[in-house]
Amino acid sequence: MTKEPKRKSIGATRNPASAEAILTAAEQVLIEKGYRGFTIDEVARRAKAGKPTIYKWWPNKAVLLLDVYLRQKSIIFQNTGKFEDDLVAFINAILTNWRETPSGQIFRSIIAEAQSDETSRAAVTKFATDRQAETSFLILQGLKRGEVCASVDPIGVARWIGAYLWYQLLTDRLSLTTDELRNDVEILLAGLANKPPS
Amino acid sequence: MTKEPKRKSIGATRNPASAEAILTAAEQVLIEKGYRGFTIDEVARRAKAGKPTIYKWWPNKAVLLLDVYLRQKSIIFQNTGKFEDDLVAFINAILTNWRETPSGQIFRSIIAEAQSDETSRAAVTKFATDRQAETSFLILQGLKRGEVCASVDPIGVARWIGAYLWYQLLTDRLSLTTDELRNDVEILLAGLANKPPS
Amino acid sequence: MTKEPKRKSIGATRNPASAEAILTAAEQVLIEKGYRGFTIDEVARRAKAGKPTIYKWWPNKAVLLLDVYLRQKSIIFQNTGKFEDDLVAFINAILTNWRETPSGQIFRSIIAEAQSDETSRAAVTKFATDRQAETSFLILQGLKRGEVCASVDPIGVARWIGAYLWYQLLTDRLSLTTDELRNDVEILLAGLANKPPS
Amino acid sequence: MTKEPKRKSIGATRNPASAEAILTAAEQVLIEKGYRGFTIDEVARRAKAGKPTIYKWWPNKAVLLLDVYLRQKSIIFQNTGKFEDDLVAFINAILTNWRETPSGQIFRSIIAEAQSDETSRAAVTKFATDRQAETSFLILQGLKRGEVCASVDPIGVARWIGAYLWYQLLTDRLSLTTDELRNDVEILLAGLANKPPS
DNA sequence: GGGTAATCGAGACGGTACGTCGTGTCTTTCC
DNA sequence: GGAAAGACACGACGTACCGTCTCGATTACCC
Repeated sequence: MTKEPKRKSIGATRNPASAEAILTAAEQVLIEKGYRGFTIDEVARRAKAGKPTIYKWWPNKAVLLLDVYLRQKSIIFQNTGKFEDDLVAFINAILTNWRETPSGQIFRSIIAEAQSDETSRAAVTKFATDRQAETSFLILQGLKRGEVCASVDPIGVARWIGAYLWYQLLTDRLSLTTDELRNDVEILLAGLANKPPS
Repeated sequence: MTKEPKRKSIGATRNPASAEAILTAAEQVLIEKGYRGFTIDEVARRAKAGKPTIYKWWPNKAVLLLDVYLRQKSIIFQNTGKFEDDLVAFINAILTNWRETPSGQIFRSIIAEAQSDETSRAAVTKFATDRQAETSFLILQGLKRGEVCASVDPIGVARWIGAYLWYQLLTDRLSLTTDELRNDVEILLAGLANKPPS
Repeated sequence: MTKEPKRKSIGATRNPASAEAILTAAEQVLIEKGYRGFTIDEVARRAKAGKPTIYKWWPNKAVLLLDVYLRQKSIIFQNTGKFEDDLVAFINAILTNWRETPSGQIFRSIIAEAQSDETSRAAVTKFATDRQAETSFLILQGLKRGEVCASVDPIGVARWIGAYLWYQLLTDRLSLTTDELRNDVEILLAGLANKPPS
Repeated sequence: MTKEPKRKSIGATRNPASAEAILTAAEQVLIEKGYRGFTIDEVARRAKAGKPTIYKWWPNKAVLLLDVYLRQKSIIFQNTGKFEDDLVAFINAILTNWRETPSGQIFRSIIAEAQSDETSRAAVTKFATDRQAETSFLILQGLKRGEVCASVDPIGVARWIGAYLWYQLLTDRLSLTTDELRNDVEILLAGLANKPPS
C-alpha cells in the first residue's frame, strides 16, 4: 500500500486537490447516506478536509449540492427527425439518468434544501429557468420542422416538461416503461380538448 | 392575567385538547420560523406539550406536517359549465390558497421533508395519488359534458396538473396573472402538435 | 399454557396480591438491571401494575427498596463459644449473603438512593442504628464470656463493624478469603497500640 | 453591566477556561441543588458550555464529581508527636471538612453515583485505595515512633479508618464532639480483646 | 530572498435539536 | 373506594451537527 501523502496547504491560493476531494466526498456521502446523512461534518471527514475549508468555498449546503450536481454529465439532445420521438427520448434520458446515477438523489436533495432557504430557492429557480431555455430548443426544432403548432409558446411548454420531470422525481416515479411515458407525452401533444370533427 | 389551568391527562385516552394544541402550535411555528425552525422541540414548547406526546401520535415530522396541511380548508370544485374555466379556476384557487395562506409554506415543507426519508416520501406520494383521483373528477366532468376528448386518461391528466402545481410552488411562481395561467392551461388543452387543417 | 387471569381490583381494599407482585417484580428488576434500570415504570410493567398503585403504597423509591431488602432472609447469629470465631462468622455470613444473593445489590442501591434524599437518609440511618443494636448483642455475648474487655462500648464497636461491612460492600470487596477477613478482624481485636511488655 | 465576551474555542486544543467554568458550575449546582439536581444539562447551562464539551472530557458523571471533589483543598497531616492525637486530628479534619464545606455533599454524591455504574465504581474504588495508601503514611509515622504495634498491617488499618469515615458521612454523623471521636478511636487503638493482666 | 498573507488540516467550542426514557399526576373504567 | 391502564407535562439523557474560532504548518507572492 502506497503511503498516501497528507494533503496540505499549497500556500496562499486555493488548493484544487482539496476542492476536488470535497466534491467527490460530497457526492459519495450523498449516494451512500442520502440527504439525511449529508452533513458537512461527514463530508469533511470523508474528504480529510477541515470544515472551515468547506464553508469558505461553499457557504450554503445548497451551493455545494448544486456544484456536485453540475459535475454530473449532462443530457445530449436527440434528433431522430420525429418530434415526438425526440421528446420521449429526451425525457427518458433524464429519467434514466436520475434513476441509474446519483444525479436523481442529488437533485432531489437540492430541491429539498431549496425549500428551507430563500436564496437557495432563488438559485434553484434560476437553474430551472436556464434548463427550460435549453429544453425549448427541442421545441423550436420541432417547430422548425413544422411538427409543432406555431402558436405555441416554447418556454411555456418547456415549463410543463420541467414540471413533469420534477414531479416524477419527487414522487418516486422514475421507473416508467417507454409505453407509459409515451402515453403521458401523448396527452401533452394531442391536448385534452375534444376536437370536433371538421 | 388569568391563571391558565395546566392541561393534564384526561385518563387513559387521548386528549383531544393536546392534539389540537400541538397542531395549532405546529402551524404557527411553520409560519413564523419556516421549515428550518420547525423543530419538535419548538412545537412542544409552543404547545406546552411533552415531546413524547408528539412522537407518540406523529412518528414522523412529515406525518405531522401532513396533518397540519389537512387542517387547512380545502378547495371546492367549480362548475361554471365550461371545462376550461373550471380548470383555470381550480388551479387558480390552489395557487391562490398556497400564496395567501400558510398552506403553501406548509406543503413546500412537506415535499422537502419527504425527500429525506423513504417512508415520508411514500406517505406524500400516496397523498399526491389521492389528490390526483380527486382532480380526475374535474376531468370526468368535462368528459361527460363532451368537452374533453374521450380517449384521454383522466388520471394521466391529473398527474400533469399535479406536476404543474408542484412546480409552480417549488419554483416560487404562485403569483401568476389569470392570463398567464390561462395561457399555460391552453397548452395542455390544445396540445403541442400541429393539427393539419383537414 | 394456562390462561393467566388478569389481576383486578378486589374492591375498596388493598390487594395483597398486587403488593406481592410489585415487591417481587422490584426485586427481579433490581437483580437483572441493577439500580440504574430500577425504575418505577419497569417495576409496574413487570408487575402488571399501574404506576399510581405503586406510588400509593410506596411514596419513595427508597421505601420500596427497603421493603424489598427486608423481604430477604436475615442473618442468624452464631455461637461457637469463641468470640473471634463468632465475629468472623457473623461478618462472613453477611458478606457472603451480599455476594451471593441479590441482597448486596439491593442494599447498595438503598445506600445510593439515600444520599439524594434527606428523609430516605434518615430512614437508612435509623435502619443502620437498629442493626448496630443487634450487632452489639454479639459483643455483649463476648463480654459476658469475658472475652471482650469490659471497658469497651458495645454500640461503638458495632458501629466500627457496620462501617467495615458497608465499606466492603461499597468498594466491591465482598470476596475476601476467610484469612483476609480474619486478619482484618484481628486488627480490631488486638488494637493498633503497641503494648509494652509488662 | 459589562458585556461579558463569549467564551470561544481557542483552536484545536482544550480550552482551560471552559474546563474551569464547568468544574465551578458543577460545584455550584451540587451545592445549591444537591445530587438530585446535579444534571449535565444544568451544569452546561450554568457554565455556558455545550453539553458535548462536558461529555467529551468527563464521560461519566462520577468522573466529573471526582474532579470537582479533587479541586477542594486537601487535608494536611498533623504531627503532634503523639500518634493518637495525630489520628484524631486527621479524622477530625476530614469530618470537619465534610461538614463545613461542600466536600461532604460532593463525596456523598460520588459514592451514590458509583453504585449505579460498574466503571464509576471502579474509579471510586481506585480513589479509595489511593487514599488508603496516603492514610497509611500516618500509621507508618506512628510505627516509626514505636507507638504502633509492629505486627500491624498499615493498609489494613487505613481501610478501617476509611470505612469509619465513609460510614460517618453516609449516616449523617459528621458532627461528633472531639470526645466522641476520641472514644471511637480509642477502640481501634486498644482493641476489643480482653488482655489478661500479665 | 525574506517577510507577509492566505490557505490548509485539525479539532475544540457554544449551541440546538434529536428521539428516548423516566417521573409523578391525572382520569376513566372496571371491580 | 381500590386497582388496572395508560395518557400527559416535564425535563434529563447522551449523540449528532451546525457554524465559528484558533492553532501551527505550509507555501506563494511582493517588496
